[in-house]
Amino acid sequence: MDKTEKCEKAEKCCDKRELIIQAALELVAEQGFHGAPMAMIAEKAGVGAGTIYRYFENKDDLIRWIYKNVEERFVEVMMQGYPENGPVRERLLHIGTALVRHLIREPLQLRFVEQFHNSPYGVDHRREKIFGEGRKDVISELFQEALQQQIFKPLELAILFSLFFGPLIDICRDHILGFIKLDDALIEQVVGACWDALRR
Amino acid sequence: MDKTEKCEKAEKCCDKRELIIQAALELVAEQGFHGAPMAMIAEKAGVGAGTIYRYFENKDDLIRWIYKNVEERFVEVMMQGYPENGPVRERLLHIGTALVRHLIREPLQLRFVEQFHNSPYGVDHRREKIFGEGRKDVISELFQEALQQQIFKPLELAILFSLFFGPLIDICRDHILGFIKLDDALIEQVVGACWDALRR
DNA sequence: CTCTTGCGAATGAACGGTCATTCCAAATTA
DNA sequence: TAATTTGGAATGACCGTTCATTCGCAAGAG
Repeated sequence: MDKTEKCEKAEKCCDKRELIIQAALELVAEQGFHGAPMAMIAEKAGVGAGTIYRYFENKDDLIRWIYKNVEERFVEVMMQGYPENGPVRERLLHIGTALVRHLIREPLQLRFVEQFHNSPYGVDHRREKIFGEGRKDVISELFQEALQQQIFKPLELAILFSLFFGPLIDICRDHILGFIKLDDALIEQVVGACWDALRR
Repeated sequence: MDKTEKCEKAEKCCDKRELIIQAALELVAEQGFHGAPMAMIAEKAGVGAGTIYRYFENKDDLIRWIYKNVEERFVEVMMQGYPENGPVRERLLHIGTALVRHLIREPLQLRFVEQFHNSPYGVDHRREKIFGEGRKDVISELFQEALQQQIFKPLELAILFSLFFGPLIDICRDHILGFIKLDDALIEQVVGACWDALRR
């Protein structure tokens, strides 16, 4: 009895936070920020409305925390099995297909970040991402390398990103909404098309 | 006096409507739907809050009406100087550059449709656009033609649209937000890159 | 072991503010 | 004057956040 109770308590403690996060993620993804009032998040998570404020300072804090985590997941996924020493093309195609596969496997995550990007948060976030102390992540470095090797058209990073990631995210949304039906072959075709847009 | 008054009345009548539309367009574009309450729209338009409801059934009606008009403007602009009998590539490049040039000239219109697309309205609208009785507009026909002539990669229309228009809209947003600086030469480069994505 | 006590976690009704929409008195027009 | 349009206060619904209260459990007392 003792141990069981302790376990339950420990779990409950962590669980509450997770339950809130999951509920908020789902509601925002499915209904947008308007359709995700704190009361509804609390109900869906099975906790009291006030309880959320024991774990998060306010709604913004909750939302930003979820976004940060989801974005980290994206990077993790793109880096899984990343052919570090392969040619640029292989590395980029890996990133593209890994991202698309992840996004259609986790539709809620995609819908959430889309909601986030198209909100007051979004602009600030993008601004910091573009101007914030010269990009040190693996993906930016890959693009820089391709530019130096004159593999890519000589365009700014922001434009190259739009050419590559823009359509990929669009087709994931269309897939999730049931407008198109992606399979592995089709994903490779589209990622290849995005590569063609970048290639000199 | 009679004529003047009549003119004034006629103008006033149309003017009020136009003022409301312009105010709503600006507020939604700049602040999103959250930042555009009816009271603020009324104030910006210089009319009473209730007056709006003499011209529009409700907020949805107002928003949809604006969207429809803005979208029509887009099509108009893309069709201006459209090289009806030119090769597919020339026609598509015309559409792309005309669209981009218009969007960065009318930032409010772009921001408005982006807000619209990322809202409950957006999904319904896109669904109807994709499934709604096989596309009869000039642009869809152009894409169909390119498919038949095996100029394009054999992909669904929705995907081809994403490959071409997705990045163009992205770069317009980045330009408007001051993240990049588009000029005519750069626009042509990017439109060309989007063409490369489509080309077999 | 039983009972009491103390305390942090959890709760949800209540608050202040904002929103879309309504409604009617006042203004304008005919 | 009669009819129509206008303005903006009033309305009611809803939201994020708060806070007085309750709850559950572990430690201490007997």
